[in-house]
Amino acid sequence: MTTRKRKNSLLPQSESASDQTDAEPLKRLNQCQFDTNSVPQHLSPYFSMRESIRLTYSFFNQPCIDLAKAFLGKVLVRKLTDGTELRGRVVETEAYLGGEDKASHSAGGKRTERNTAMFMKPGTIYVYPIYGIYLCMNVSSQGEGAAVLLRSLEPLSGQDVMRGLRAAKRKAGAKILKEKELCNGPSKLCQALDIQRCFDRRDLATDTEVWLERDPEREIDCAGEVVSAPRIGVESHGEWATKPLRFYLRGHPCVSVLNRDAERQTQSSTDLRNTEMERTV
DNA sequence: GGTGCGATCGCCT
DNA sequence: GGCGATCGCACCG
Repeated sequence: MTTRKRKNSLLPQSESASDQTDAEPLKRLNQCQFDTNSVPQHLSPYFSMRESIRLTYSFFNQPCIDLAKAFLGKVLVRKLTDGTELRGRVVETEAYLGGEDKASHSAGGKRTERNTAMFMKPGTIYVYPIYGIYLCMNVSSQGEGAAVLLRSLEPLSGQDVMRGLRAAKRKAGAKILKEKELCNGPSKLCQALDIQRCFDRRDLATDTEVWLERDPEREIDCAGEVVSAPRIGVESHGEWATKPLRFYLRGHPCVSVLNRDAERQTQSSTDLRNTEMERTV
């Protein structure tokens, strides 16, 4: 495996993140979390900041592919009944377009009891069980039956609680999970954030137990750092299996499955800058 | 590290 | 009755 040094990137180096240094890139990213001390003293840090960074209907009301990319870098927050807030940055998503998208549960406009949430207003949560034992979480977008699957998060806070929730579903004596292993898969993130089946059809824009925030410290245009690759686990759906509808942050250690071919084909903004510099020098 | 396989049950045909 | 937008573990090199 080749290890490519990255320049000018706010993202960690996944390739070089060996086990013993695994927590380091995450720590560096965590230092970018917003600082309530920056809020003017006469305002309540909690309410003023929280209101301004929570994403509302207008964010979710965009075409599916746009929303899938827009999710990257945003922070999913889960508030437990005891008040504990679990937070994770979205680093990997997939777009399911509905209609002609044969890999979508809503392919052909098919509407069932299970997938009703996909047809509800943008921002509606669609939670469904898979393989009898797992759950996956989607969020509906613009477009009939279209939704975005949340595949991976970078844990930002509440990691110990997440580890406990994940361990509860594993064999006793299983190895302690590393931080990057807590939410690196669609069902893993549901376990780690205690996303339950009853969250189906709830509104991510207004719910009191789960919501999405932008990260004011990381309002960067990461379009050039997004890798587009075929979706996972849809191989049986012909041409739709090969369409690049999975999106992830290049080089991030919490991505569930890397696709080196797609990474080569999706040139990063760093590469583009370097190419541009080489051309002008 | 990469790969292969079994678990397990709700949903849909 | 068959299958699946997954995961964990054993095994191999």
